[in-house]
Amino acid sequence: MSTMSKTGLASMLLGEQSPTQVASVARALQLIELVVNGPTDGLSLADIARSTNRSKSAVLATLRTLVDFGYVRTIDPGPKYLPGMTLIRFGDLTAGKDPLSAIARPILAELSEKSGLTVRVARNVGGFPVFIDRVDGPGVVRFHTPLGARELPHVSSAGKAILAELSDEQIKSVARECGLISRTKRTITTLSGLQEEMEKVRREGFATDEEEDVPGIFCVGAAIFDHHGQCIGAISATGVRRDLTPRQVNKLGKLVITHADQITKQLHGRKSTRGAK
Amino acid sequence: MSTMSKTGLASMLLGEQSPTQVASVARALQLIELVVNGPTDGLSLADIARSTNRSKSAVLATLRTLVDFGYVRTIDPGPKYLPGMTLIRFGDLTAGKDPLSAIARPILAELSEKSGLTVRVARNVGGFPVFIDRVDGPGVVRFHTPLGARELPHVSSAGKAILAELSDEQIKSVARECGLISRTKRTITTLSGLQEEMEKVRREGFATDEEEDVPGIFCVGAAIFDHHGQCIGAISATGVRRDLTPRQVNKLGKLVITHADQITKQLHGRKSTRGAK
DNA sequence: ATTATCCATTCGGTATTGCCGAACACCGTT
DNA sequence: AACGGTGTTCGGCAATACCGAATGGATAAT
Repeated sequence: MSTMSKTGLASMLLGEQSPTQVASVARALQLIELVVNGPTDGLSLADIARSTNRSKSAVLATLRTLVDFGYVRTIDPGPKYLPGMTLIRFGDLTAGKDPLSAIARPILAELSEKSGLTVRVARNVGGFPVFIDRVDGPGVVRFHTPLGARELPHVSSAGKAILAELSDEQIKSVARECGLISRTKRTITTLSGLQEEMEKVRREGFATDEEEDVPGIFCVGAAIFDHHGQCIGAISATGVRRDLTPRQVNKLGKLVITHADQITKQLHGRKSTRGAK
Repeated sequence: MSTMSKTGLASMLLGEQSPTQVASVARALQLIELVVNGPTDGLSLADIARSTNRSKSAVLATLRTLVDFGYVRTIDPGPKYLPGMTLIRFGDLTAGKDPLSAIARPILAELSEKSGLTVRVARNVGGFPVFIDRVDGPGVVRFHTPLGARELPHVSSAGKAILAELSDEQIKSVARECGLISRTKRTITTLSGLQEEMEKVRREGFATDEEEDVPGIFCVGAAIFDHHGQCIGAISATGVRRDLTPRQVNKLGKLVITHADQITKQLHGRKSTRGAK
């Protein structure tokens, strides 16, 4: 242990990694993450070398590679390192290539216009919702609605819409995995509460989030299906909480369902009776 | 030469790379590009190994790393490799973190609503426009408007709006770099023609693209400035070509200028008298 | 059925290369 | 003028990223 090699130690500090990764690539990707999450005015080479416990020369070589490919860009003087245009390009390309968001986009725009709300589409990733596209509503209020991140399933309407299509077994499994973390006073934090809610979602055909994730914010969501009847995602409409009557909620729910069904139809999908694997 | 090592050969085939890059990282990034530009239903390991002239084992190790970080995702059976959610996440984060697009976003939405057109904002990258955000118009017609890519400066209204703020020397340099490639019959392909057009842009305060990039499509753009009076980008509105009277074009131009100026103002910028470095 | 052909995956062994550390040059401050 | 802070270049060693062969599984063709 006393004669442990430097890089051996470095790879240990990197945390456990699955079999046969490429260490230098992993380091490079962590470096991208660092820059993306860095301050708006960028990070210096020394900053990065320090916070990654690597030599400046090694970090510089990696950074140069990333800059050449556009994942990172530099601003002078400094130079300071900022996220590059390739990230925007590939992000846009990835969303555009995904059949789900490609088809959903104009339908989201339509729903946003009709409802005046911010509308998003999520993909079902192992029972968790991952939003892949968004159309902001015209309102003055702006939401912090990141794309591409795995969101909590039990506090978002899109998440609930997806969950409601899973088997009881799968719901339990997802609930265990996310821990039913509490976000507000209205968050559902028990498995029995969640299963009750799922019953309601199945009855109504749409899911709601009434200030269960963020105080003052509500959402309404509905599921999307593929040609096997599998739930592959959901859309949701988000707005600031107003005193909606049950009647109004119902109306909005029906509107969201209509648009979700349009997407399902264009995907040549069909709504399944749930429970089927 | 007869005893040239394998990896030595591989790195030669990779094309010349700038001083002290990290070869394995470069290979990984090329791999991302391959997957992003790949078919909608994904690439197999064998596909990738073949088209990169690498061993399957090496490619597999790299892919595993990329999958772990979410840059690539797999679908079974196959497994086939597709672009991952991290690309969407970091693309969205990068655009959201950039002060230009963060400030521009609501103003773009407003302009889109008022004009009924698709509206975009570009950053000035060495005289070339790189679009970093977009708000689609409500129209049925959808444009192919990729983000994050360096676009041609002489065929887009945003590009012209940026060019018009450069010195004659810089304009000549950019023109040489892009070669004034012809895209349609109306494309400006001569330096003198471009400089004449720049005069017009400066007189009017906005730039136009009347079917110079894509037949049937027109754009109107205006520049954005930082606190040094430097042009850091531009916005543009794009629509299908209608028979606009000069009067209507002028009205749309004024509208675009107004919104560009709003962005400049919120950036604490000031419009420069051009020519200043 | 049985072969044949594709695929993904595992595993050593080797030399490539990615890494470090030291030395340099370059600002700003002190 | 001497410092602490940059970014940068350059050897040299050892870790490691790579290849190729071998395995097992799946599907298609005989």
